[in-house]
Amino acid sequence: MSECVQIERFEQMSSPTKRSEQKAQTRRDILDAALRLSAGRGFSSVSLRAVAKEAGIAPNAFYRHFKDLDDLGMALVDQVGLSLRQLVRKARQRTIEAGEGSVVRTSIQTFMEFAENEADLFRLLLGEGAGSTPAFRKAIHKEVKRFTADLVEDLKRQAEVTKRPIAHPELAAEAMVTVAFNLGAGAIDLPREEKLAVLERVIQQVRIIMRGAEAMAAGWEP
Amino acid sequence: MSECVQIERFEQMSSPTKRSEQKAQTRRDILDAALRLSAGRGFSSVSLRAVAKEAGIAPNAFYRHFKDLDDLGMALVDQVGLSLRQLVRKARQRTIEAGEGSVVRTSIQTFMEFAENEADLFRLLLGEGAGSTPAFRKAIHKEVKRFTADLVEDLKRQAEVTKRPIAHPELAAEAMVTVAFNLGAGAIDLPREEKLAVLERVIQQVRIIMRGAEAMAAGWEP
DNA sequence: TGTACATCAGTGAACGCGCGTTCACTGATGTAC
DNA sequence: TGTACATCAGTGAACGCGCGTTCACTGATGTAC
Repeated sequence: MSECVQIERFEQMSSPTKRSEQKAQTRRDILDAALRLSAGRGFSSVSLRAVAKEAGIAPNAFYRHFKDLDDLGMALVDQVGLSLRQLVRKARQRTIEAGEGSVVRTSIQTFMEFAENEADLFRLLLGEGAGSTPAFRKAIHKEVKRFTADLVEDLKRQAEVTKRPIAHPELAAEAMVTVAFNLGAGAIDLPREEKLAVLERVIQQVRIIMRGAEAMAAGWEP
Repeated sequence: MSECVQIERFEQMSSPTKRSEQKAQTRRDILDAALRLSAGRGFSSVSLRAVAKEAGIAPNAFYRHFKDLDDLGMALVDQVGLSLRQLVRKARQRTIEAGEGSVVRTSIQTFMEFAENEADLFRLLLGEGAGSTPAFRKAIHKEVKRFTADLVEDLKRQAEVTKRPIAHPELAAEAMVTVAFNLGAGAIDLPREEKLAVLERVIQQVRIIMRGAEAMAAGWEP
């Protein structure tokens, strides 16, 4: 991702020099600074000058480490994604090997813990609300909630009509809306055929959720 | 949402004047302009001056209609959310009344159609990738996909171990990750107890998905 | 209806500010002999 | 080991630019008499 490859190559050949160590440290300083600043209003609203100031270097020294802000963003996402995946993977493995406890619960718990403890990292990985005001984000959230409330009513009505009761209609609805919104979002920029493929996938996923809620209401277990 | 309430009050009392009509038109011009500009790099990267230019007014005339950019954002989300909900609500009602076809399919289909035809509106409502570069968004997407791939492997392994086969492990995994990421994101800024409540909800939702995939594999139907 | 005054949506110029990026530079570190 | 030269991470000053916001204003529209 970064442009500066020469040093790394050199490091492979001989032991790292004092200079290259110093450079690597500054690079880490920049990444940390960017992460800290992203916590506020998202990575996309972070400026090169602000990062440089936070990292304790002159603005133009930034270019010794990254091509531009986008390049820095890539490196940051790489780093964060790796940490999260390693963390959850380990936790799942531990549960499986121990042979006790729910893998699902452990995974989500670890995931949520990561989200809690490393909120900056997590928010960055989501890219959610990047650059938007809290108030603006809240407004969006409210709309989605309204949308979900509508779906809940529909689910309940449908259950009565078809005599197929469903468990946790609110939770099921929320899951359906979340899946639809997010995968739908990713489909926006795809060509027509791929968009149809996404549509089919989302339908199938919502059916899975529906079936699960019905199975629970019926007391079915595998 | 808007600050300018006097005119609306006046309109209630007597017929709208030429002036208030003109003002309402300019307001609509501003909203349209903001929407058009949001299509590019998200609403949060839109500037007041750019909106004014696009709307064909002087920058400072903006203040006759909105307090600031946030105020404009609120009005925009209001408008967009309303359209989407009305659209899907109608489509669902039509299906229910007709008594034929899947409500789920119709809802999602309508939803996806909206996302396709009104991509600008939809993107704005999501707030997704607001202000971030396409490349940056793509990088984030890639990380999420990797994360999902890990989960798929775990699901398959678990199915073998427990002798509980699951249908569509890829789809189920994607749905689970989507739910976890998004509701987890919303939980970040909540106080501790509420965060725990969200954790329980997400666990329950993932269990619904799990049960649904298992029920499908077992050929169970309500 | 006609006139005199009030309202107020929109204007044009100006402000100070932080931005990304450039340039020639410095001086510690590293390399070759 | 000691010296002479090369490298290059980081500096400080400067640039032009678009930003949000302010101010005093204009002139069409609306209101009161």
